[in-house]
Amino acid sequence: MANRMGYLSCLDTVKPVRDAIEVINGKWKLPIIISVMTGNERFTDIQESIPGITPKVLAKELKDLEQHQLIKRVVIEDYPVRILYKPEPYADTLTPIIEALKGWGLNHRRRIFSKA
Amino acid sequence: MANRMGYLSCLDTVKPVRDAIEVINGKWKLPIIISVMTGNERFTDIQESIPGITPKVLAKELKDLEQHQLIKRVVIEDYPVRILYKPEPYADTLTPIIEALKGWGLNHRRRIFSKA
DNA sequence: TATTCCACTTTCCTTTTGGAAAGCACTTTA
DNA sequence: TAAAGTGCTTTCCAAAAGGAAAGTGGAATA
Repeated sequence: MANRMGYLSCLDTVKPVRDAIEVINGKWKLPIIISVMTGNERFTDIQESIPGITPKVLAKELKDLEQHQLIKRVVIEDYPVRILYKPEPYADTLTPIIEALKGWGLNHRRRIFSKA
Repeated sequence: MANRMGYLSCLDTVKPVRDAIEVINGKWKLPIIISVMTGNERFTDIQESIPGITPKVLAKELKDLEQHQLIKRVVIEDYPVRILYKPEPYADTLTPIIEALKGWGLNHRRRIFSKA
């Protein structure tokens, strides 16, 4: 028997959107990328620029982002050793997503307050 | 003593982005919105249009999306009763986000395959 | 010498998310 | 009459995400 297949296929959009979500999932990845792209380079600075993030979460997310080649961890052999996080060029490709989310978030907040 | 405040503030961007993420968080919300906006109206059709989603998760996410006024649940008093999910106009405002994610996801997949 | 800074790690715990499977009340279809 | 469809809910459970707090080892600072 053939499939029912009564539904409309939306896989052309759903699949790539899911691929993107897999990379930038969670509460923290985009905030971290934004912070690093803004110019924060050191662990403590990144941490302090993002309210509420704990060092454990930050360390884990930084590793994830490095694996996806969105940031790189640079070790400066000095006394003492310094560690810097820099955005990779690939991180720039996320700018349209970040801008779209920022615009939507600003509008959403206005919408919520105008109701209340 | 004054704060260290050595970091660069990125809150102007981080805060609205976080507001947006809070609404569309998780693996499923955007796929469901895409499916409903494509024209899938019935529970089973939405479920079948999104590979891997279970009825439990779909039911819960539909409720969340209804609360955020992104979709509405319409009860048609027929014999038998039919239930339809329709996009609210507010869902349209997510289109730029969806398009940005779709474009990035397509490019990301090409990038991954060209390396391998 | 004591404190602070830096970049984390470790432990413990709670919450959230997700998945598999079954069930249910009803209706339609074969 | 039996099977299948509809729109879910329920139960059980595993994995992932997230948070609080403390610790660590070296180096710089007061």
